[in-house]
Amino acid sequence: MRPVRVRFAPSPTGALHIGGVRTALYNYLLAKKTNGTMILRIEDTDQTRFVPGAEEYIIQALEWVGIKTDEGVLQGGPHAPYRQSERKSIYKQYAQKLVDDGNAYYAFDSEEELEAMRNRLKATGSVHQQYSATTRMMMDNSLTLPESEVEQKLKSGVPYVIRLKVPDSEEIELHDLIRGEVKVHSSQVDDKVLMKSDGMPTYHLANVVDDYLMQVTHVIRGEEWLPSAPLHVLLYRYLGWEKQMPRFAHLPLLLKPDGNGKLSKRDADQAGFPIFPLNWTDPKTGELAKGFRESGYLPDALLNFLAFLGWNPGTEQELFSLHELIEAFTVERIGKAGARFDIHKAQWFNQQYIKAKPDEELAEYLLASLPAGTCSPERAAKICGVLKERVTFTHDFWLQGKFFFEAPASYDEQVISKKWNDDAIKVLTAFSTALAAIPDLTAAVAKTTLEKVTAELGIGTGKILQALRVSVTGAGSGPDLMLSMEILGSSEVVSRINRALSTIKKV
RNA sequence: GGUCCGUUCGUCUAGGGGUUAGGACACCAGAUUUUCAUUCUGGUAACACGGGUUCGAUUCCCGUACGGACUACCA
Repeated sequence: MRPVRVRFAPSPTGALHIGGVRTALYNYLLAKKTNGTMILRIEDTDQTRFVPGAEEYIIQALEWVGIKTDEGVLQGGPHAPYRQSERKSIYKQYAQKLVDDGNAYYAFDSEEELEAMRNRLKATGSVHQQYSATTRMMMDNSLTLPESEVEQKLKSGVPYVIRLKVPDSEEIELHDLIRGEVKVHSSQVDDKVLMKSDGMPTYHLANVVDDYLMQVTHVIRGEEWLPSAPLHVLLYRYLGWEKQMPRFAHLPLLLKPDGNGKLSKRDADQAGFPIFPLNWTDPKTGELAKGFRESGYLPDALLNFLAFLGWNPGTEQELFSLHELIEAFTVERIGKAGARFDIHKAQWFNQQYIKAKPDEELAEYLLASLPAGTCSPERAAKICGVLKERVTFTHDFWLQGKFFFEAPASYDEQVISKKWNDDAIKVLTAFSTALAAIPDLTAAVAKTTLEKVTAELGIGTGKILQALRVSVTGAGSGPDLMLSMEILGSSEVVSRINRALSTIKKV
């Protein structure tokens, strides 16, 4: 058995889509599980679609979620370069070999001629309008033109492409790790362009050549590649690499949350959830797309969620650390059907992960929302501790814990209209006075003090608790009030109560 | 249109010739929390349809429907 080598090979045409992250994750899991190698290769053969910053984005995104590559564009390796645009000459020689062996040919047809051919075929009611075994003899190529003319065109710099000569009647079979045997008749495969007129290879050629040269053992990629997989098989065969052909695993697609179709940025925007791991500003439009990170998701929660979209361990465990994921992962347990993207589940995972994280780590998220130096890490950790059971996103620590830093600017009107009465005012006044004598306030002391006050006044504690909360936090609900007061400190609580007492009108 | 791939609760899925078809999310209800959230308990809810094969099919086979991907000198 060859050592496992997998690759994640995105195109730098924009931000890395969440589906791409999942593909990278499955590759990574297999690599780690087998002590294999994960390669990051950049497929930038389409110069017209190149987007500046996209490669950097992909690298940062992978880093954020915690998918580490072993070899590739970042750290180099024995098969460098890992950017396909820098491997141009390599592809050229293999394309040449295919031509020399009679498995590929030069084609000189212009765009207009191709268009005309398609229209012609459409008009005659032909099912396929492809450049294929049935049409190639009607076109301008090295199969139809006399050798001298071909040579002359080549020499004089007439633009050309190299096309694969697909056999006209042959059953092409391939074994997919997820789907089993897949058979496609060669008549359904067209004479795909291998080398473009700009001298760059197309995906098909570059992909096969690189996977072979980089000794890739498993090609784990999206299902959208399944239809062209037979073409790739042909390429391996013609290049004489059939024995080294990697195993294929075509992943089910990530689908829109409602309705059908591939998950797209539009759907995410519409439903109001992120689709990119990190914030992404489109350099063309300047439009900002919010990332999972910036939306308050934890990377390990996102990965756990993603892992379960199309894969499951067969047990009832759902919470998996990355390490556990590696242990449990097998390609065999990847499902066949597309998975709808349900952001609710992602939120649930996030909540679980936040709850499980130590307060000190959580504190960093809170601190990030605060001006530097406003709050000690210890205090932030304490605040996160009282908040973490009730938080879904990392920014909720700030949203829900704001009152720890700012005295209420307004008071919940509903609570006031219902609970701000004479009894409440009596208790709060007495409680404030009592607290003033207790500089080191703890939750327990706050509780006994309050109980003492209410007992003396003969008023039920429960009746005024809401009023107390509103005077201290401004809100009608929130984390444990006694603990909150402990964190706030005695003098702050006293001043807030007094301020409420003087500001809020009696009902 | 053609080719290929797919189809178990609303969603992610387990299961697999004989099961009360299991779990999770979401949803609903109750309990806890003198708040809300959390938590706990319970509940609603699924084998797309039609033919075979079989003593028996949700499970195997075929077809239909539906969905998806692909059908570029994009990946």
